[in-house]
Amino acid sequence: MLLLRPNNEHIAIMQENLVIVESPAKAKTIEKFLGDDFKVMSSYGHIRDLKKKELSIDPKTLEPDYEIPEEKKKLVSELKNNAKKANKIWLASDEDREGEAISWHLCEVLGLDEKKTSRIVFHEITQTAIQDAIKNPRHLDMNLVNAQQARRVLDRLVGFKLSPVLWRKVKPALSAGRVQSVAVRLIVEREREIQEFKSEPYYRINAIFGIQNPDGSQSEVKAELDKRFDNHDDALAFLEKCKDAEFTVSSIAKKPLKRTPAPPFTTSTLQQEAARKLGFTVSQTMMVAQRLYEAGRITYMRTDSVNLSTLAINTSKDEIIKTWGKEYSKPRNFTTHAKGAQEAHEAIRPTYMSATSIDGTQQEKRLYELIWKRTAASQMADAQIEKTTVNIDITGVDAKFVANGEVIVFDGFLKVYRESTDDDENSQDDFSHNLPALKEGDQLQRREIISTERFSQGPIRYTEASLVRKLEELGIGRPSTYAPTISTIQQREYVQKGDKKGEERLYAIDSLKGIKITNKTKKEMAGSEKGKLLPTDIGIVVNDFLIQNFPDIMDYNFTAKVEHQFDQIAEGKEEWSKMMKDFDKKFEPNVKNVMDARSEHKAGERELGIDPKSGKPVFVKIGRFGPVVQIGTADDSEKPRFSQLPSDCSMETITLEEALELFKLPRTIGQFEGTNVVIGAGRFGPYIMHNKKYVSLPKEENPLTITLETAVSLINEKRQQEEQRHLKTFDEDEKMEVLNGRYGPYIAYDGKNYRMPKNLHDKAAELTYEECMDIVKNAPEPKTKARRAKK
DNA sequence: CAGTGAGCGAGCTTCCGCTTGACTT
Repeated sequence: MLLLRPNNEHIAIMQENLVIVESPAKAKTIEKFLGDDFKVMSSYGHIRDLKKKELSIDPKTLEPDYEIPEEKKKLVSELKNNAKKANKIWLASDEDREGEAISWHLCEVLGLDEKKTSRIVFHEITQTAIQDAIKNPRHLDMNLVNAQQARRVLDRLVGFKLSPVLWRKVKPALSAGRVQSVAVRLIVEREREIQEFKSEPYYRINAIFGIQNPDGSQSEVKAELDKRFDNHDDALAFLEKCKDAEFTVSSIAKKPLKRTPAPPFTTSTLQQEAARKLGFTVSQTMMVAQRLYEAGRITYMRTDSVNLSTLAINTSKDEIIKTWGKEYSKPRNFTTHAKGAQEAHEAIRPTYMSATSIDGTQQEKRLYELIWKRTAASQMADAQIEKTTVNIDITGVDAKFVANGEVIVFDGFLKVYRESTDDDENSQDDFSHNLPALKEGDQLQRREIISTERFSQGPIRYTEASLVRKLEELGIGRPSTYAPTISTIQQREYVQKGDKKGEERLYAIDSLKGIKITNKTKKEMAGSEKGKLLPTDIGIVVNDFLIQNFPDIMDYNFTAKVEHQFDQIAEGKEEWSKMMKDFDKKFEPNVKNVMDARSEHKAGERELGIDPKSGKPVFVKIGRFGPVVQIGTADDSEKPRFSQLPSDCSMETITLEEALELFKLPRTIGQFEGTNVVIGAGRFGPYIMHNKKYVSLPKEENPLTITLETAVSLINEKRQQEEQRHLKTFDEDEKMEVLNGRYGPYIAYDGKNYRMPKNLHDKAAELTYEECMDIVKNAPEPKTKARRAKK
C-alpha cells in the first residue's frame, strides 16, 4: 500500500488520510482497497441544502442561503472531527455536477484547508482505478459547482413560486415543478389523444395452403395478403375471386438477418424491464436493487451509463466462454445516447459475473438474475437469423400472398436474454416459424382463406416504466428521481394507476373453404388496459392551468434549454448569477400577474346549465376536497348546494342530467327498526346510514335505485362482521376493546388503536384489562413524521 | 373491508437531486 502514499509527503505515525465518498456501501469497498493509513467515510449525499420550509433565496441577489439539515448535524460533526485529525483529505464524491457540489459544500462546512485537500474521482471501484485516482488529484471545479447551484436555485424558484399559485387558484397542498408538472402533462395529453382517436376498421386476409412434399406427405404454408381492405365488401369480393384462382410460388428470397443484444442496464432500462418481465413497480425495483447493492452483489443502481469496466468485460468473457463456448463471446462496450447523461457510474451489472445466482429473497434473486442475463447478453455474439420470403401469385388478382419464415441459424445472445416490448398486440413478430421446402413455380392448394376485421390502434397509455422511458428520452429527471417523481404525481392525485375497462366490440370474420364462404361475427374486448397511468380531474385542471399561464416552464424542451445553459456555466462561458437573474426577471412578474389576476371563476370551473327546479346555475369545479358539483353561487341569498363527484364521473364529460341526479342524495328509502334508512354519498363513495351507523355500498349497487330490502340485508351483514370483529370488551372500562383487524388482533382504547406483541396474538381474547392497559400505556409515541395516514 | 361521512374565522402545504435509515399500516 506504500505506493498509494503521495510521495512528497512524510507521514508521521498515526496520521491519517481521510477519503470522503457519497455512499457508505462504496466507502466500505474502497476501504478494503486502501491501507491502514486511509480512513474512508461517507457524506450520505448532500450535507447542506436550501432551507426546507422557505424559499431560502435572496429575492434581489438570488443568492442561495444554505443550511445543514437537522438530521445531518451529527454526521457533519463526525466528519469535522475526522478531518481535523487527518493529515490529508481526499474528496471523492461522484464525477458529475451534484458530486462536485457535494465536495464544495464539504470544503465550506468542514472548513478544509485547500493545501491539504484534493479532489479525486473514480470511474470504477477497482484497486487500479483507485490508485490512479489518488495519483491524479485535482482542484475543485467551481464552474461545475456553479452549474449545480444554478440547477438547484432554478428548481427551487420554479417549485416554491408555482405551488402557492396552485394553492390559491386550484386547491391547497398541490405542487408544481420542472419535472413533475411535465410528467403530468405527458399523461394528460396522451389521454386526450386516446379520446380523440377514432378507430377505423380494416380487413386482413390470411391464407392456409397445402403442398405435397417429395415424400408424399403434406405440409402447410401460412401466408398473409400484401394488402388490406378498408371495407367489408372489397374483402368479400376478394374471397369470391379466390374461388377459381390458382396460387403459384413466384419467388423465394432468402436474407440473412442479424440481431444485436441490448446494452447493459441503466436505472431507466432496469425499471422498464423489471416492470415488463417481473411485474415490479419502479420503486419496488429500486428498493430491491438497493439491497443487492448494499449486499455487494451489483454495482451502483442509480446510473445513466451503459459503460462496463474492463474488468467486467473480461470476467463476462470468461464466464460466457466457460458456459457456452468461445463462439458465443463477443466483448463490446456501449456508448450512452441518453440526453443529459452525466455518466458518473458504470452500468448496472453484477459485481462478480462468476456468481450466476445468489441467496436472498425471491425478488432479489429474480432481479439479480435479470441483471446477470442482461449483462452477459451484452457481451455475447449477435444472433444470426435466416429470413425467407415467399411470394405467392394469385391468378386474376393484382395482389399477392406473402409467407415469411425465420430460422435461427445461430442463437448467440438470444440463448440468455431477449428484451421485451411494450405493445402487447404485436407480439406476433416472433422468431422461428419454419417454412416447408418450396421452389419457384410450385402450385399450392388452397385450404382456407380468411378475412378478419381488425381495427387501427390508437396511442397506448403510459405505465410507470414507459413514462420513465419517455422522461429519460426528453432528458427530464435523473436516475435518482424517476421513482420519487412517479410517486409524487400519484400522491398529489394528479394521476392514478388504474385499470381501464375495455369495451365489447364485434368484428366480422369470413372464411373461404372449398367453394363456400361462411360469414361469422365474433365478440372481443378492446382497449382494456391494466395498471396504466390515468389523469385525474385535478391533474387535468392543474395541467391546463399551468400550460395556459406558464407555457415556458411546461414546454417539453424547458429542461433541455436550461441544461444547455448549465453546461455553458460548467464550461465557464456564462455567469450563473446572471442566468438566475435573467430567468427571474421574466418569471417573477409572470407569477405575480397570475397570482393577482382577479377572476370570477376557479381554474377548471365549467357551467353545465341551469337547474330547472331552482333556476340556479349548475357548476363543476375543484373544491376544497376535490371535484364537486355546485348549484347556485356563494353570493346568492341561499347557500349553494354541493355534491362530491363520484369516481366514475369526470369533470370534463359529466352532463347536467348526471349532475342533478347526484342531488337526489341523501334520500330516505324507508324505515328499519323504527328509524330512517338514508342513502348518502360521501368521500368514500355511497353509503347507507341507519341509526347513526354507516355501511358502504358495494360497487354494483346504484345509490339512486337501491331498495330498502337490499339496504337492510347490507346492514345485517355489516352487523355480523362487527360482531366477529369484537374479540373482547371490558366491564371495567367500555373505552377498552380487543378487536380483530386486517393485521391480526389489536387493542382499541379511547379512539386510538394499539398493536399487541405477536406472541399474544393467539390468546388475544383472554387478555385481562390490566394487560391491555399495560400495552396502551407502553405504546411508543407516534412519530411526528407520520403526519397523514395513507389510505 | 380496522375507521372516516367535512365543505378555508386558522395555519399549512411546495421543488429536484444526492444519499440511507427505522419503521410499518
